[in-house]
Amino acid sequence: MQNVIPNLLTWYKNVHRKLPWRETSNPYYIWVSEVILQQTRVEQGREYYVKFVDKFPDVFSLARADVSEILKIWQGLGYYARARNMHFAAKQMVDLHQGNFPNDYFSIKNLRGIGDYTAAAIASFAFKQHYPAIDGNVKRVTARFYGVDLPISTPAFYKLVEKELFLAIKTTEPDIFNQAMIELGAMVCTPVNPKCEICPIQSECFAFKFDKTLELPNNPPKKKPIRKYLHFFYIEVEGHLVLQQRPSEGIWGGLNEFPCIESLGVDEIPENMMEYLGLENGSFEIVDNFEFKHLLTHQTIFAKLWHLKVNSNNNLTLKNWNLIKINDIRTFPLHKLMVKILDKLHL
DNA sequence: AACACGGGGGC
DNA sequence: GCCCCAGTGTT
Repeated sequence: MQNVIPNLLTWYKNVHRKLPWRETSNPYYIWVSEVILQQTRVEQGREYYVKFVDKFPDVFSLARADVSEILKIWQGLGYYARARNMHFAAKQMVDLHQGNFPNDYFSIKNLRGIGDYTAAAIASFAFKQHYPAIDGNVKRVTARFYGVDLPISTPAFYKLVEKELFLAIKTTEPDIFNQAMIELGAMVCTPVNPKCEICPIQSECFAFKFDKTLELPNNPPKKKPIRKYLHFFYIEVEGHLVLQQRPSEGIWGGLNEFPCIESLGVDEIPENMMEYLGLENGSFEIVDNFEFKHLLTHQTIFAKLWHLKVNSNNNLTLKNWNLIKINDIRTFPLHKLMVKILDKLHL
């Protein structure tokens, strides 16, 4: 790699995208951007970054916020544990570092929600430390460049790539090198149809030389999404509705939704509905219902919405629920499936 | 080592 | 449809 590193860095300096978080060396802003960009495309995360640093401009403002405020900013971005973990990490920084951002790789990696990649990114971008930031882009570039055929998700692959990149980054500007590798993977060495003709490190690339860009990286096929059947209950009571907050663990952790029951099929009204909601015979009427499909990476959700009108909420037996004004519902952090329901209901 | 965890965009 | 994205934490 050593021979082509100058080409790589020159290429990056000439053609890289201008992005908001590239204008700063403030570790807090870099951290926010890196967490937002975990498993998230730049164009999807861009506006979220602007909103986030506007609302929470420093460690202290984030540490003293409520999780719900952070989730509201995070709404729609997915992987909501990231928001909760950032809140925890901000409090760690207040408690352990007087609110300062730790300035070495291992202290950074000890913060909640920061793993190998993010620690290396912050340590190199903000503090010029020589740690390779190994994300999906860099794994792909490296697998092709060195001809690493090990399955991309294995520890053996990671260790080999890490070893090579440590040798490479040692002798150069670590921040520019990491940015350049990531940018190369995002813009040139793409998963399909890589633009080898404009690649600055083509001359020493194994995959280009042996025409193996289609075979590398070695990425075993993924599992099919599981199917799930969810029933949501829009419970209307005298101009108000029932909103329930999900537990902090699991999917959509900490977000709000209509009370929900999972069933084995979507066609019938769930047998345990009245028991779950705490409704009695004759105390409610079903005024509407509709079905729709919602796609996630790991789940295909067949959802059904039941619109109920009840005369009183005296007997509701749910956990973590609130009776709220209909007009207030969009002020709560909501997941996308819930937003989809509200849109269909014109709420 | 395998899984859980969202949502979206490119082809 | 399928791929996979500036990954991390848990089991």
